[in-house]
Parts: sequence; C-alpha cells; structure tokens
Amino acid sequence: MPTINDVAKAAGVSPSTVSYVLSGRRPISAETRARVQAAIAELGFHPHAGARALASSKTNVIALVAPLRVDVNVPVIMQFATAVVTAARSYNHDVLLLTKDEGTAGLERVAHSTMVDALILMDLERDDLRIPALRRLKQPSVLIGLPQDHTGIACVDLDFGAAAREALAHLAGHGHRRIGLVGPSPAVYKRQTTYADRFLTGFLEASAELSLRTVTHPCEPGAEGVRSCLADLDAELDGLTALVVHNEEALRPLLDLLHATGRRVPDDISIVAVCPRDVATAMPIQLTSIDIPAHDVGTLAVETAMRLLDGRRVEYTRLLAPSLVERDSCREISTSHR
Amino acid sequence: MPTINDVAKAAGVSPSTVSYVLSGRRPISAETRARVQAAIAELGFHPHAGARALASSKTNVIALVAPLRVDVNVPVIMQFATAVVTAARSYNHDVLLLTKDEGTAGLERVAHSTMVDALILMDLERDDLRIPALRRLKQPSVLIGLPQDHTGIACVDLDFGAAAREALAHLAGHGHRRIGLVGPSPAVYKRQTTYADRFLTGFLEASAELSLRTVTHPCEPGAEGVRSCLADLDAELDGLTALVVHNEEALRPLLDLLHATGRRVPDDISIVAVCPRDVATAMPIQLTSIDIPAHDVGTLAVETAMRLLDGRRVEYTRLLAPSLVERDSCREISTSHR
DNA sequence: CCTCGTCGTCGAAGCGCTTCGACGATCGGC
DNA sequence: GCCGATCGTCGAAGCGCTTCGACGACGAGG
Repeated sequence: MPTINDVAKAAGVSPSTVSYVLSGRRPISAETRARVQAAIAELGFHPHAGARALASSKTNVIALVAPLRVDVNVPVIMQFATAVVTAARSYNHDVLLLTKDEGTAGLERVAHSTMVDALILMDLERDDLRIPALRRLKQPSVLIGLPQDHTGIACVDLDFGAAAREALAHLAGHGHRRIGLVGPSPAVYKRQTTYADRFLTGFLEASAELSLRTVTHPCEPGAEGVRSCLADLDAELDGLTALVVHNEEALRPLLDLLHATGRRVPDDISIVAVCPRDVATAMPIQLTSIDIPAHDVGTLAVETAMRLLDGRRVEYTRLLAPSLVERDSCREISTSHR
Repeated sequence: MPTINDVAKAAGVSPSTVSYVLSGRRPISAETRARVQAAIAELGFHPHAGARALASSKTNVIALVAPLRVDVNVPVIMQFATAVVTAARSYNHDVLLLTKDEGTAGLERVAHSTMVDALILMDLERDDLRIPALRRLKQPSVLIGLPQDHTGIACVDLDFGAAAREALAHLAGHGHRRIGLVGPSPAVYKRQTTYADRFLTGFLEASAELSLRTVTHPCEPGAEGVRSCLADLDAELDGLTALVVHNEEALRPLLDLLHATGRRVPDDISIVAVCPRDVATAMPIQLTSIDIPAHDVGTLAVETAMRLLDGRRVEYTRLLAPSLVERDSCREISTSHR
C-alpha cells in the first residue's frame, strides 16, 4: 500500500503538498496538482483512514443504530437504512451499523473510541434511556422519531398527527361520518414509541374538529387480533363506513376478513392505510394510503447530521408533512347514507 | 477524552504498560494491572480507534456488503445482517455497512483505505465481477452464496440442492408421486444468483432418483404470476398432489388461489415451502417448510472471517444442511390415490 | 555463589496523515 | 520602482497508540 510519502516522492513534492492537493485547503498550482494527481492514480494511493482520523479528528463515518430484532416493520427499517447509507455516501461518509440492543454502552463505545463523527438512531422510545447518554457525547446525533424530552437533539420524523388529520379529512370529504381506527398492536404502545400516540392524538383532535363519530382500538397481530379488533369497533359504533388502518401487518388479514364477511371495499367500507407505498399497492385492492416516507426521513437525517458536523444551524424538530395518495379503497358516500 | 498517557500517569506507569494491560501481550503483575484498570475506569478511557488502527494495522471492523434495494427478500437480508452484526460484536468487531451498488469500487475504497479487516458479501451472482477484485485485496473475504468460480475465497450458504432433495424425499415418503415446483421469479434466474439453479438441479436429480413425475416453473410476482404458474403446472402434469414452493412472495397468493379454487391444503394438495421459519408460520395454514437459516449462515460467515483473520484454516465451501420442519401443509396420501 | 532465564516494566520509534508556521516568489497599488 | 499582500510550497510537529529492544530484579540450577 503506497503512502502519502510515496506519492510525494513520485510527484517530486513534499507530503504536505499532496495533502493539500487532496483536501484543497491551500492553493496549489495547476501544474503541481496535475503531477500529484497523476502520481496518486499511478500508485493507486488511498489515504489510510486510521491515520487520517488520528490526524484530523474526523472519521467520515456515521453510526446508524437500528432495531435489528426480526420485527414487524422490517421493510420500513430497511428503507431507512438504505436511505441513510446512500445519503451518507453522497457526503463521502460511510455507515457503521449498530444494533439497538447494544444500548447506551454501544453508543458510548463507538463515540468515545472516536469511530464515528455523528450518530443516527431509530426506534426511539418515549423516555429513551439513550438520550441522556447522547447528550454527553461530543458527537452530534440525529433521531428518527420523536421522544419526549429531546431538547438539544435533532429529530426527524413523519408528522403522524398531521397524517391522522389528513386521513380523517379525506374520509370526511368523501362524506364519511362514522369511522374506526385500527391502531397498532398494544405491544407498540407498550414499547412507548411515540408515533402511535401522536397518530392517535391527531386522530381524536381531527375527529372532534370535524364532528365525526369515531372509535379507536389497538389491534393484536394475526387474524384473530384483527377479527376481535374489528368486532370491538363494530360493537362500539355501528354503521361504520370507513376505517383508518395504522397497522401494517393488520392490513392483509383485515382485507381477508372483510372479504370473508362480505363487506366490500370500497363499496361497503372505505379504507385509508398508513404504510409504505409498496405495501399499499401490494394488496389485492390498491389502498388509498398515507405514505411512510422512510427514504425522505433517512436522507433528511443524514443531511441534518452533516449540517451539525460543519456547524451549520439546524431545525431541531423536523416533522415531514404527510401525503395521501388516492387509490381504490375509498369511495364517496351517497348522501342517503350520511 | 483521556489518552493512554493520562491513564499511565494516573496509574503511575508508562504508556506501554497500559497498552500491555489492555492487550495482554506481555505479563503484567496483578497489582499493576489492578491500578491501571482502576485508572482506566476512573477516567473513562477508551482507546482511539484510529490511532489503534494506525499503530496495529487492525481496525476491528468488518465490511458487510448488502443488497439494499427494496427487494422481495428484505426479511431474509435483515436476518443476515442481524446475525452478522451480532456475531461480529461477539468477536469484538464492528460492522461497516456497504450497499451492493457501490460495486467493485466500494470494496476497493474501504479495503485500500484500511477501514476494515475483512469483508462479507451477500447476494453474489454467478459470474460476479467483484470476485476478481476481492482476490486482489489484502483483506480476506467471505461470501454468502456460491458463485461459479470462487477459488480461494470462502463461501457459506444453505445447501439448496440438498434442500430440494429433502423436500422431494419428504413428499415421496408421504406417498406423493406427482409434484410441481413453483420456482423463483424469472428475474431471479436472470440475476444469476446461483441458489435458484442449485435448487432446481437438486430437484431434478431427486425427481429422477425417486422416479417421480415432476414439473417445474418459475413464477412471476403477484397474484397473476401465481395463477399462471399454477395453470402451467397443472397443464403440464395432471393429478398434482403436491407442490414445492421455492418462492417466498408467491406463498401468500398461492394459498389464496388454492383456497379460492377449492383445493384444500393439505387435503387436496400438499405443500413444502422453502422460506424462513417465521414466514412459514405466519401463513393461514402452518406450512411444512425447509428453513433458510439466515442466522446460522450469517454467524458462520463471521466465524469464518475471524478464522481467516487469525490465520487459521477454513473450509472454503461450507454448505449448511437443510432441515425440514413438519407442520400442517403435508399429508400422507392414501394408497388409492397413488 | 554465580549464571542464566524469566518476569515486569520502561523508553523510544514509528504507523500515515494533517496542519501550522515559515519562506521565497510574484504581483498589484501608488 | 518599492512595499506589502498573496500565492505556492516545504518542513516539522504531533495526533494516540502498539511494539520492539533493553534492562533491572529475582528465582532456580549447577
């Protein structure tokens, strides 16, 4: 492996000149630069990352802390990860992958040993124990999610409150007045990931504002969970004409169940789902849905980290506006049904 | 951030002694060791990764090159990644996540700049262009998959040939004689990932050995693909009593289709699936399946990399034996049907 | 009782890079 | 035509660690 000294000799300059050619931090004559670049290319020189990190205190690596349990939301997590890696590369950074279950210790390990310049975490809980630890690190962090007290730490997420409002507004605009919410599983609420609450709050607010009759229920996984959730919703409010589904894994069994019980979508019942685009379109009926913009969120998280790294200002809470895409699962309700 | 010098002063020893306490490469008296460790704990010392890498030429990081397109096989990829990260941590290594689409250049970048000690790649194609590049690197690599010419590079994978044989043997053992294979999508064959061929070859061999009547077909994604695949199978061989399904995403629509057309599983038709355990059990009917042991493969890949790193011998081709788990989708065929 | 080997520790060199200060050369302004 | 600023380059220091050789001290073997 050639070093910067080899390059310097080959180009007939000093090592520092090579360094300045590489970093552009000082003016170098076109002629010298060309000679140096030729030498670099010829020798196949790549600067030693460790040496660089040591001398410059920058690693050009960011940590991504992902929940790698084999979970329900695997596809979404993958999308986040993909977006983060891709975006990081576009800023000439690499990504070190950590699992959530290394917890606080893992964060401190990579931060203290200067393996990374910044951290991006996903799947934050309401009172996430990692947050105080994060504050103590010298590296900046960006959260994908919105825990309770995130003062001083940048957060990026979909605006789930607005998403709920948009879902209801859409249905109300189509004449629906009696609407049920199929929520995430109780486990999600228990895990205290705040998006569930934010969605629910938005849902209830919009329901009140629009004077709707609504009813909400969490939904256990599996066909049985869906069955009982729907039964509960029906029991608590009859004449439901629409469902908002904030539970990816419930979608499929829900559609099966509706089909089996002869309730046609959208003729008898309309549905707005909150899920990634591809899930909405992979269903037997194309679902009108509010996208979970994992790609945008991941990219934005990286951008934010980069701004933080070069000392630019950032907004500490960025909630992306939801966007509803109409497909085939909602229909205008005739006035007679209202 | 305290340095090794701070620790040395606090403990009243020289920096090299601290280093030897950390690495254990030279004997240190119990007393000194205790003093040093106390100083380390008190100061919260973590060795600087870059400095370490520079001085020792070891980074304690391995690269994981994953196909991060939003693909069909997302859950399996996640399982590989999880296993690799977890296993790597157990060897005190971290994982740098690269995307497959950085291609050869990405590999060379991280290898030449000494960011990683070893590489693990997944989703290898038959004549993968990255393989010659890998051979030129000074870091060892381990492949998850089995490309054509992998001389000198360690490979780890499920033995898909044996998996096919096991599936057929199981069905034959239950009296089935006319069996169809629902294969991966044509895109998979086109992509030249060899597992599809290995499975198919094993299937045909076993079919011959067991004197079965079999028919095989790739299966396009989506309900329509499944419908036409099944139609083709039925057309080419009537009286099918069993299906081997080597296509995760086809499972769901296939079961729907069979249900809709009144063919009961397993009463009218038996099924053996090749898919991760959790997919098999998430279906409306628990599927007898051959597991894709992503966790084991990932762990083994890391182990192999570690052996390579400390110069121990490894088997250059490790194909894990498949294991079939009986669930509810196969039944003994009565002799009258044979 | 002397020697040799081992144990425990130290000091110094060096890993490959960045960056600061210095310095000659060049150039524009008056 | 002279002075100060700017440009382009160099040398050296130093980032924090590992590792090699050296060296007392000490115990065992003859």
